[in-house]
Amino acid sequence: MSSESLTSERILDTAEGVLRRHGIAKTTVVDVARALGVSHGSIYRHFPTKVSLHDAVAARWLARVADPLADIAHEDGPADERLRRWLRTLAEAKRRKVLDDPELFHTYHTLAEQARGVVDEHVRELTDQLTRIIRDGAAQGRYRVASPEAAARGVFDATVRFHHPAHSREWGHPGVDADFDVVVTMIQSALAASGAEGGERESGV
Amino acid sequence: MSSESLTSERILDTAEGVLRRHGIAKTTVVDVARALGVSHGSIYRHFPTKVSLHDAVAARWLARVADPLADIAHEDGPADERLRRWLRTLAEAKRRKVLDDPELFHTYHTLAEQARGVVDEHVRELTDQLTRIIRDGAAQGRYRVASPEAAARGVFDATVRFHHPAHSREWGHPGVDADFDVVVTMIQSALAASGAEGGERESGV
DNA sequence: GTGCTGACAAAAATCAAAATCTGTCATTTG
DNA sequence: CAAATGACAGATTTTGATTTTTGTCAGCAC
Repeated sequence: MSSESLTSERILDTAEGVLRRHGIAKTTVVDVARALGVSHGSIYRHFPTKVSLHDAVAARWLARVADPLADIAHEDGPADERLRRWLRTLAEAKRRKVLDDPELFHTYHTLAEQARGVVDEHVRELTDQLTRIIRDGAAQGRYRVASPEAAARGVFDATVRFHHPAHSREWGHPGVDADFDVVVTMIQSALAASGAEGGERESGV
Repeated sequence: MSSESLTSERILDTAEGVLRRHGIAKTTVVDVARALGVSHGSIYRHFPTKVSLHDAVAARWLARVADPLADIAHEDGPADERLRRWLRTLAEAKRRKVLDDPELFHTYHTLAEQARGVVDEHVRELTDQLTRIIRDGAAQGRYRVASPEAAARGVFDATVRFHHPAHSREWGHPGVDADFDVVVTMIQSALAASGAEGGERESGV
């Protein structure tokens, strides 16, 4: 128990386990300390408040979502295939999480809800990845966009129903896969065609 | 007070007012009855449960959103202009509601949250309107889509961040207008170009 | 001295008793 | 007799007293 020294990492590992078992509402700092075999005062040496501990747990959870996506963003295959795969991987990861363990997903969702700053950073990271893919697509001559950053944000926004936890209730419904495909195909179509960002050249007449 | 006879309409009008003033949590059937100057038993003559009363209020609220949109859907101008205006009207209506009276908006959101069936019907109505516009666009030769229904659903989904209450917190942020324009432009672009629905003809490659 | 403890005050959560509300229905009213 | 009432049982919410938790910090231990 007291063999290893008490690090932030170790606290986070344990906190995650306790959170997983008890849910967010019933987890206290004292619980986490007890699970570690230390006094709760020690935890405040590593995290100034309980909320900051929650934020850190949320950040790790979000990182586990973002990491596999980063790989896709940094490959150098055809951008359109990577974009589709990136979006599907994101949606699929989220979907699996809810369907596998709704309880735990709800815990993390609540956690993330409160950790506004952490989520903002996460979204920035994801849109940066999208920007990279779209920029690659432009370099490859597959996409034609005025602003890759704006287009990336647009892609992220347009797919919000398939990755934002607020819509998780619908992810189990029968039609979602088809809905997802429609939206992704629209996105591909838009990026491949004229400017995906408010340039002067309006599509259609 | 007791001059008019007690109709469902009159109950709904009053319920809406009480809800507006007290919020959903603090509004009881007794409150509504008191505001009407009748006994609460009378209300159960028109609505079987408190929930059904809530549903009816939610339905009226949603109808007030859908009605102006129906006008746009039934015009016969150029579809792309109507689509853009339809989407902006929807987003703008929602946005005004939150910014004007967040308290009241929250009340209605909670109401709608619970009135699942009512919301489903509302969404069906809206996507039907979109289908009509897109079908018109196809007839006008402006849009090329394999399935107007699927495309309509795609358009609705892709703009979810701008009209779904779960995202209302962001509607006050500075960048949203630009974000909205990007997404709408992408949509126009996709509809104007190749099939907006999973046909065999993939965009790109 | 660095890292941890545990007692403490203030804040928040819990619990059970009391009050209120929902939904029913036999009775009253017009 | 159609429409409304109000007393009632069971469910839910409120209230306020009690317990638990958070976050601090003086001091202990290594």
